[in-house]
Amino acid sequence: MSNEKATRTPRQARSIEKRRRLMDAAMRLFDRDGFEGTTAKAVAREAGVSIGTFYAYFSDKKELLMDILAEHTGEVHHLVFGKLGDAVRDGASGREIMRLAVAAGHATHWQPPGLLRVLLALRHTDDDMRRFQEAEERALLTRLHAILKILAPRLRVTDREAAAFILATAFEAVLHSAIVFEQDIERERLFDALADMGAAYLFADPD
Amino acid sequence: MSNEKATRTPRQARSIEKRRRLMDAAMRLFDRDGFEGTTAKAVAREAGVSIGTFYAYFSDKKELLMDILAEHTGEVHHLVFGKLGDAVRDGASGREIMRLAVAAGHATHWQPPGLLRVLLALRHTDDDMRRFQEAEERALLTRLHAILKILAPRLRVTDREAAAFILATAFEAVLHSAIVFEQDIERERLFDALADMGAAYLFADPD
DNA sequence: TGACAATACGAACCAGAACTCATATTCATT
DNA sequence: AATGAATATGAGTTCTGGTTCGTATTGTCA
Repeated sequence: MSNEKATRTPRQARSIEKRRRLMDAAMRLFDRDGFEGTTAKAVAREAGVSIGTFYAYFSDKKELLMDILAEHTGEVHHLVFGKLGDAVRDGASGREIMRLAVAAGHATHWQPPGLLRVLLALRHTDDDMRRFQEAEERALLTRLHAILKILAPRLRVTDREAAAFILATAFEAVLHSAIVFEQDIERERLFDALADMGAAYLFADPD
Repeated sequence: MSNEKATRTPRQARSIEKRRRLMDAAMRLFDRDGFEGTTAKAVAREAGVSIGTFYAYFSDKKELLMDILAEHTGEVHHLVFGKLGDAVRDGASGREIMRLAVAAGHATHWQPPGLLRVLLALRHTDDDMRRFQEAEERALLTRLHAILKILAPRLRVTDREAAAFILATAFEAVLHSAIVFEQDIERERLFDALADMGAAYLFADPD
C-alpha cells in the first residue's frame, strides 16, 4: 500500500525516442490522410512499433494529436510578437509594421498543409480542440490589443478591441486559405494586399 | 431490353414529402450532433421512416447533406449582390456600401450554427465538399470583382483582384466566427468595425 | 376483389477501427 | 547464468455504424 500510485500512470515516457517516433509518424500520417483517415494501427506501423506499444504511450489518437499541438504552441506567438513589438518601439511606419506582421504570421503557421487542415476541421467538431484553440486565440488577442494601445496616437480606429479581433481573424483566414486551398492569385500579391489592408484600416497615416 | 435503365435510379422522389421529412430531420440532427455524430439510422428514426426507406431515397449520408446544401445555394448570392449592385449604382458612399455588405452577408449566412460548423469542418476533410465550396467561392469572387470594377474611380486599392479576395475572405471569416464561436465582443460592434475596415481599405474617400 | 407493382420495413449481416491482455522479449542486477 | 522487472507484442474482443435484402404493407387497376 506504500506506492499504490505506480500503476496510475500507464502512459508516460518510458522510452523518450519511442514517443518521438510515434509523434513523428503521426504527424506524417495526419498530414497525408487526415485525422479520421489515420488509424492508431497505422501510426504504430509507421513508427515501427506494435499497437500495444502505441497504447502504452498514448491513451488514444486525440491525446497524441494534442501532444503534437502542444509542442508547437507558444514559441509561435512569442516569435511574432517579439519582432512586432520591436518594430513598434523603433517607430516603424504602419505599412512596415503590417508587412512584418504578415511575414511573421506566415512563417510561423504550420508548414504541413494537411496538418493545418486537421486543426481547422477539428476546431469545428471537437470540443477539446475548440477550447484549446480558443484559448490560444484569446492569448493572441490580448497581446495584439496591447500593441494597439501603444500605437493608439497613430491610429485612425477608435474601437481598438474590435479592431484587434477583426484584424486577427482576417489575417488568420487569409493566411490559412493561402496555405490550404489552391489559389488563383500568387501569394506575394495576396500578402501585399493583406498588409495594405491592415495599414489602411488601422493607421491615420500609413506611411 | 427496352428500358433496362429503370432500375438504375434506385433513389428518386417516389414520395416528395418523405424526401422532405428526411431532409428536415437531417438538418435538425446535423445541426445538433454534427455530421459524424449523426447516423443514417438516427435520421430515419427522426423522420419517422425505416432505415430501408432512407436508402431508397438517398444513396448515403453525404448525398443527403449535399442535397440539403444545394437547396440553400444560389438564392443567397443573388440576394446579396442584387442589393449591393443597386447601392453602387445609386452612388451610395463607401461606408454605406460596406454596411450593406455586412448586413447582407450576415442575413444570408446559415442560421443554424451547428450546420454551418458541419460545412466548415467538411470543407477541410471531404474533397467533394471542398470542390463544391470552392466553386461557390469562385462565383462570389467573380461578382465581387465586377462590382469593384464599376467602383474603380473611387477606390484607393490598385490590385482589385487581390482586394476582392482579401475582402471576401475577411468578411466570411468574421461573420463565421461571429455565428459559430462565443465572442467577447457584441455583434454590433464587430460588424461596425468590419464595415469600417472595408471602407477604409477600399475607398479613397469612404464618406 | 384479386392480382400485380410500388413502396416501406427492419433484422441481420459486414467491415473496420478502438482497445485489451496473456504471452514474449529485453535488460539490468546479482 | 539466473532472476525479476520493465517493456513490447499482436491476435482477439468489442463496438459501432453502414448497407443489404427477404418479407410485409399499401396502392392501383381490371
